[in-house]
Amino acid sequence: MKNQFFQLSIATRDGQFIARYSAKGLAELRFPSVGRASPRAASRRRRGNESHFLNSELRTPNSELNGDSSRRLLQIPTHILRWHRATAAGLKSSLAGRKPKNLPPLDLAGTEFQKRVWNALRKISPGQTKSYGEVAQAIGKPKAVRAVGGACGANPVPIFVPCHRVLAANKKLGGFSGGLDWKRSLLAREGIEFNV
DNA sequence: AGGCTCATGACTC
DNA sequence: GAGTCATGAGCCT
Repeated sequence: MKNQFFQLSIATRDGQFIARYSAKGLAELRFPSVGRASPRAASRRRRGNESHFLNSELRTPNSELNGDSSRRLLQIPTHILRWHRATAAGLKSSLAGRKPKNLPPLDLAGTEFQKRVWNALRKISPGQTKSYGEVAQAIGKPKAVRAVGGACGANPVPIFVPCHRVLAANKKLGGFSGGLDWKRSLLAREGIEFNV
């Protein structure tokens, strides 16, 4: 039984996030679905692999780990639960504009290029920003500015891999896979100024 | 300030 | 291969 994933939800003041775990770590973090997810992202997910998803039934509105095990459909390995606690705590720190500590391992699936970009993003600390061009420089491909934007958009674990801290050269917003409202909000929580 | 154009790397179909 | 970008710089008006 390989390629098994566990999905668990995290209730926050900003809505219910969904965390997806592979055997290696946190593989995906999804923003609260305000409605339909973008069709593009959805099809990318579908194409991804044939793994089957094991959804745990989590219903308790205000706890990130459901205590009500009677509704649980499957056994969640303890290491996943441990990661999930770290994710939930880290997420809440991040949403408050603080640096998370003790994040779970991240299992970022992507091309070599994308992983280099995501790695560079993780070095941008809260309150700091870089431009797409500066990220391109940081990974040694100064001309790959647009490709950096593409890699940001493909980031499976937003917030922990802080693509919201990447602004356009003029300090304007650029884009954001989770919607520009989220980007604005996340930047504001870290006290980051940007141009309209 | 806004608009247009082009170079550009990576990715998708 | 053409088309698509979460860019950037340059050059207009």
